[in-house]
Amino acid sequence: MDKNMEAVAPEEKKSLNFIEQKIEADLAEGKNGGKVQTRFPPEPNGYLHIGHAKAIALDFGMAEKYGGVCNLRMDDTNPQKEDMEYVNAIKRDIEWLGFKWGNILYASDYFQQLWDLAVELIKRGKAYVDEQTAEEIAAQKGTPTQPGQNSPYRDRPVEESLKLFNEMNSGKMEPGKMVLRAKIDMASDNMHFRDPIMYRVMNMPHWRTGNTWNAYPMYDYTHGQCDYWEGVTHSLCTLEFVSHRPLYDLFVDWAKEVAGDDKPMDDNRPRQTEFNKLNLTHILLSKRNLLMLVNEGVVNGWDDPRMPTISAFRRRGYSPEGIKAFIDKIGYTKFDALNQMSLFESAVRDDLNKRAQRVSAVLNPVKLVITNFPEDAVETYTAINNPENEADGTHEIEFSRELWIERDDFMEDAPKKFFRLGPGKEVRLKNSYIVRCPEENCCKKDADGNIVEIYAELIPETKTGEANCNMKIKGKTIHWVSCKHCVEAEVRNYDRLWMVENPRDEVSNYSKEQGKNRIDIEDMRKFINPESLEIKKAYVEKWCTTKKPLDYLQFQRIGYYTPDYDSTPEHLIFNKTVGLKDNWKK
RNA sequence: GGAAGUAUGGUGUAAUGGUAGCACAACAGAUUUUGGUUCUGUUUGUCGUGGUUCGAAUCCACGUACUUCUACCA
Repeated sequence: MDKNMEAVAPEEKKSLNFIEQKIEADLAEGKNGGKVQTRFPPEPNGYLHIGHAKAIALDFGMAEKYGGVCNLRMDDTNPQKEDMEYVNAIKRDIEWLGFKWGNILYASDYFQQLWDLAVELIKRGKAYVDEQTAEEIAAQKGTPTQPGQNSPYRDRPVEESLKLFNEMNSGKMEPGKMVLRAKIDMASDNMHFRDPIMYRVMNMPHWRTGNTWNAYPMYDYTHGQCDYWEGVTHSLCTLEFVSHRPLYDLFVDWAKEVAGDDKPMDDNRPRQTEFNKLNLTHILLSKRNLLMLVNEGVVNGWDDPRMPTISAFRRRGYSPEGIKAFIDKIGYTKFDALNQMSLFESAVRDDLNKRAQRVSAVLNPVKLVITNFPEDAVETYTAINNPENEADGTHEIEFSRELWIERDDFMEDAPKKFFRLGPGKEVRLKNSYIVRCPEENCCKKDADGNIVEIYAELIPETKTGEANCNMKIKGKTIHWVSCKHCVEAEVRNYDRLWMVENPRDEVSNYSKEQGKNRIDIEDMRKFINPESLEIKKAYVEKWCTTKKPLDYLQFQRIGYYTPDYDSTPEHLIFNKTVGLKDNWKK
């Protein structure tokens, strides 16, 4: 009678990560009215990459899990770097990953509010206009181990600051001439508290607000207040912002005070929580360095399948589900981890195995002649599209006397554990006959000794359902395409772009050794794999011409592939997503 | 010389004072008309030294190592 109880699988308990624990604790305490709201705040100055995907999965994931919204908020406080083009790319990438935002907002929506708050802070003696140069301010700032010094302008009259602040935005003030700073503590251990800059003069139109503003707010002065005004409860960001948190909290406190928010200081406010950035072996995520790869033509654009951008991953044939499964596996902690590419690939393969339709493609062809099959005969077989998913159906393939098989599937002098073709050896041709090579004269060679043709005889009645179909042989099953019925295709095989495990550190260390203070393209070339792209001609079965870009395919026994954007039925192009796991060693 | 954060097998991550578990990787075997998938098994770990406790990966102290912080970037 206990058997029934055992049969019920226990609900798999997944432990909560530290952020989920914190959210649940906040919820239990009734903070922010028991609500969860998040935001994903990209700066629209470049393409999203796999590191952003980790943040996206958390920001949107937490809102979804706890019944709140996640807004998409463009962090557009620096008109010098940002552009509309990126906004669209960012939206497309998030949608492709399968997330939905509540509203699309912009930091620039808050420019007026931020300005008004700044004016009020000046009036309250919490901010002042500093007329020193950037160099002077930097020199005064001190170092982490030495306190800074107060600016001579720190205690200037409120009216003076107010007047100058207005001039900063007039369009007539020379950029760099003056800045608005918060009056906090020049001796603080936290460098961000040493009178941080709130506003700088740029005299530059903003792609959204036009010529309305000439002075623009800084990130630190912007982020917390936007979160607060928007109703964000949990502001999730990466670990390098830990030391910004006290400043984030301070500006939120000030905004609450000025707003006359009578809720207690520790309630009705956003809380910043930091998690570890994604870091993967053999990839590099620095935006500046990726830009260099594009500009120097090391790769063919931001969505070159060797790039770590979301758009490149899409083009390469990784699935959103596979990417998300990987992110789920690595988790969110406070440890500066370096994740292995093998974990990513295993997550992707696991997903693709369920989705990809199986086709035959021969990448390194050599001709196999079935000597006892008539010249002009053709047989048609039914091939299963995906053994992992019966609903995917079947398609037809054709067989004839001359076939292309992989060069690797034949060896004259084979090691003991080689279970493919060779003198006197038998293999199963996938979906077709078992064939046997003769002991003697099993292949023809050219003058240089290269094999140009292999000969084999089919063994009758060995096809599916026939009398000898269950015949046991030592050989494996190999794939093939019929010479007369296949089509030619361009195949782009990608290998890792970086030859070292941790290009982030290796490139930067090398650059320093060269006495440079900035990484340049030559530093990077030192570690770039010169053979990261291999373009080759291949023979694929005809059914492949029906496949659309980004369809998930498996070239049987080789790997996962997807048609490129530029692929057409007349000129097929396939990108390699990832190889199949290969357990065969010599 | 300061401050903040972090430390669990090769890698990543659980265990929230009470049996150190999971995944990837590696290795071995079974199944297989993909050397894929699936299944089974094996190997490998709490940074160090003290302390508190019946009991410590977990709490405390002191070390050590790594990360971050000195942009008019975000």
